[in-house]
Amino acid sequence: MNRSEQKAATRTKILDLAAARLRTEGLAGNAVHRLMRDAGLTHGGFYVHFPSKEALDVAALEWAMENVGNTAKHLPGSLSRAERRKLLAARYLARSHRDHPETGCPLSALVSEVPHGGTAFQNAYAACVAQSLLDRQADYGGTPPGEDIALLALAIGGLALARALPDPTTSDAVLQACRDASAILADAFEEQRGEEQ
Amino acid sequence: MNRSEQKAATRTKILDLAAARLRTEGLAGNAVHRLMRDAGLTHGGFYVHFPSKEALDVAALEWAMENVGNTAKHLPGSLSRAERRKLLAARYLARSHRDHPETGCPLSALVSEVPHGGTAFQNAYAACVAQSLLDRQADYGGTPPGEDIALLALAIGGLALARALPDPTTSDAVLQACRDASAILADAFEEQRGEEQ
DNA sequence: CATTTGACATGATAAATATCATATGAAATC
DNA sequence: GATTTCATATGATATTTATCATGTCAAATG
Repeated sequence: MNRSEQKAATRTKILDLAAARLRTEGLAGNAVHRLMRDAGLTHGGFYVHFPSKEALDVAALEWAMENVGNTAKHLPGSLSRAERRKLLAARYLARSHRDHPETGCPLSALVSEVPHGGTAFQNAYAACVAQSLLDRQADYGGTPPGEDIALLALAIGGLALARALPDPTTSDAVLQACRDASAILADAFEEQRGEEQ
Repeated sequence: MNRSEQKAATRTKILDLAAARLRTEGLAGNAVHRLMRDAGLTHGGFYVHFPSKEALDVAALEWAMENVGNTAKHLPGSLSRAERRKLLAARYLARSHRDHPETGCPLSALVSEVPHGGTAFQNAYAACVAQSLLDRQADYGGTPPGEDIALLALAIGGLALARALPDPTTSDAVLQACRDASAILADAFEEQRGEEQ
């Protein structure tokens, strides 16, 4: 492994850790000293890879977004729009997703913390939201974007709320209620469109 | 003003500030030194009023919750359930609410940060959610709680998402989309109930 | 009026924070 | 093989953090 490969590997190791911490502990989770120590390095070397803490936050957010499993991209292609939306909601609002923020969608893990980040971080988050909406609309051009916006807000809100509730029964009920509501909405959107024509 | 009144007044001044900061800057916003300085006091006196930082977080959350304006409690009484729900969503997902987190609902301001708080804070948050659901169901007994859970999650998610987006146009679109979806859901819930009978 | 109490201030401690100057040692280059 | 480069380490600085021991002064109490 030559030097640039080595550097890239180290950077990746840092980013993997940082992206996980960002989702489990938020912006405060990525203290430089602790992050580097737990990556098997020392704090001084940090600035070889990132010019500042905020640059790390941005990079970790983008890294997290690129590495979420189960995104809208990995879906069977032969679904009706409503079925596709229901499936997305079911996956997003799943217990397995709730219980593993470290590998999950950063949008829900960070929603209410975004306003406390710097401008660069806010812009990066906004770009992730835009990308997520684009992915959701794939191959169904012409749909009013408000429909997917609302479904995304419900998914993000439902997952974040479920994670905020320590009682498992209540938390499960939140996931269930939001999956149900997503299905109702997905159908209602189609009906609405039918009436308009 | 005697001594206990004076103490209570000071405590209230601290709590007012802390409750506002908690909503605008999150858990990290209430550094003891800065909080006390900005309340016109010095840091040492803090422990006369609160045993610890986390006790403050809990007290500030409860204080914030008690002092939100425009809650479900302040609504005209003669509304159908669906109309009531639409009105609640319209108020919650309003630009004025988005633009003033310092006086707004702490549930949306803190959703994604709750898991980073201590156990006491998480429990306090859960109690606030439960209370909020109770308020929403007032006088319409017998409704499946899932309906209000979903509407609350959509409201929280929509408002938090709108606050996370720096572009005003996009942010407005999120609020609009979530208000619309809330209205559709509120009507769909009634229809659904009609069919069941 | 003397004494006590208690709300708040002063100042200290210990830990954690971001950042950077400099050192080191191994890989890359000549 | 000598020299340069650069990824990482060491160690330092300045700031911020929560917490507490102790001091002070005004109000309450006898």
